[in-house]
Amino acid sequence: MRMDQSVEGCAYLAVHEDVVGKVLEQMPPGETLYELADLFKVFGDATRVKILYALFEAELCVCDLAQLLGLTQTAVSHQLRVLKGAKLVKFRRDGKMAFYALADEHVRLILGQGMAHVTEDEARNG
Amino acid sequence: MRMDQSVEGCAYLAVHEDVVGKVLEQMPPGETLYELADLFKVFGDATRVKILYALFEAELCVCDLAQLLGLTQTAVSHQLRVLKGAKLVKFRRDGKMAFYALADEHVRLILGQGMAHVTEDEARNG
DNA sequence: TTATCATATGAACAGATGAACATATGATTG
DNA sequence: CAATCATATGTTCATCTGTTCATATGATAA
Repeated sequence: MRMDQSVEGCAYLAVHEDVVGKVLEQMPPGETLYELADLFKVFGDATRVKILYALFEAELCVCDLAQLLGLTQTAVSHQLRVLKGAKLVKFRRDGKMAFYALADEHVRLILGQGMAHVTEDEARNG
Repeated sequence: MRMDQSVEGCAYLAVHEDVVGKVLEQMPPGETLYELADLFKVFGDATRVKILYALFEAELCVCDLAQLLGLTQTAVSHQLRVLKGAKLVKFRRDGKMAFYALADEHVRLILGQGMAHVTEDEARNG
């Protein structure tokens, strides 16, 4: 059976009102979804991912990171600021230098899950 | 006086050559890191996060998604293409309609970890 | 103090990106 | 067949983003 075809969308929706309602109930609030997207946005840059993976093993200063990754000090500093803003890294100051490290286990877990997804795709498709 | 912004770097590196070496050994290849960043980039958009969370509960057609999230059909379709390209959603066609669902458990796990990070921050900071 | 080092910041430019509009494709119905 | 529906795609455009250059800040050493 078919419902009215309003200008607002397809006729199918009405048939699945229950499913749609259930989905709406389970959806996190819009603001939370924005924050979640902002978090992943921080992971979504090769330079920042490199920095995070470099910090997987040990804390490093800005200059070490720059040399290690073949980046300028400025670029690293800018990205560290972003990472710090997202609470993905913590830092301590020691004299002239600033040492950065991963903030917590979430960062490792998120990177690990992402890596699993990427490498599984590679294993499947060549 | 202009600072040296090349990768030549600070004097500190030599002191920690062992650490740097260890980090370099553990680093995934550059291409993998780019793929990882590209994966997270897909998660890093509010519209796509909304779509993924809507698909947490049930598979939905494009039109349902559009109405559910208050988006145009075009916008949803474009983003679904991106999600499909990253293998985050799978789809099946049924007549005129295309039903989309989350591709695998990785997607749920990544979203879950991200959500945990976001909500923990909120719990800590108000 | 001055000089130098490590890092951070501000401005500007190039490239990426998401949304809207119009249109195309592919399936179903009459 | 033509008409309609659900979805997909191409183009344009405004905005966002990352890098570089120039400079500032803050700490240390001479």
